Amino acid sequence: MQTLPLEFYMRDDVVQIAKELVGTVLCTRFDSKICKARIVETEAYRGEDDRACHAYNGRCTPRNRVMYKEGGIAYVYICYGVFHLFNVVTNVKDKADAALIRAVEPIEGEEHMLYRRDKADVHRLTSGPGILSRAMGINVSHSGTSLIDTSMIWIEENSTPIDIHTTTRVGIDSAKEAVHYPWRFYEKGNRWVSKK
DNA sequence: GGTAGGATTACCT
DNA sequence: GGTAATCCTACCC
Repeated sequence: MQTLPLEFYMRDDVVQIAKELVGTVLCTRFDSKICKARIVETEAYRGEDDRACHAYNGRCTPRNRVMYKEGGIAYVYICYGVFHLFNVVTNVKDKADAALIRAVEPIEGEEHMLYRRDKADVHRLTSGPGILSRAMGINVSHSGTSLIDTSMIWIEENSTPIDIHTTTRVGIDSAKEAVHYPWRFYEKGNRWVSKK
């Protein structure tokens, strides 16, 4: 299967990219343990005019500065002090856009995911942005890592058509008008989706 | 089967 | 010191 090329990430429309990421396959290799999982839920965050985005209104801190780099790298940050959330940085340098990966469906290396998740409920192994990163071995030290080569984290293209549901994003209640943007995408009927 | 509420801590103001 | 792109449990139908 082909790895998504740099051109995929460098495009200007993060909302479209987030939608297209549904059905692609997130892959990791740490300590020679390979894990693969189909992306079934994503959200778009746009720096320029999106109040819910960490980079809204040009906001730049040590945490989010990788969002301003060229697309095709990971943006990982800690949420609620404990959860490591994995995002895909998109667009050209200085356009701080990213797609949050919210849920995946395990395909390969499930035993490694179970081990990393410790005594997790098997049925919720990767059904959420915090727990999927844990299962796949992704943490903040991987923020800024390239997704173009297959050394640590990469994404493989989707070969089959997906029936996608479009709705509002989760957990951004204080983002005023952005609360209503239909920037969350998930595969209809997929049981790994974090929230209907 | 569904949800309200508490846990928990890095990060920013 | 307040907030947060979450998760899980307990408790209620």
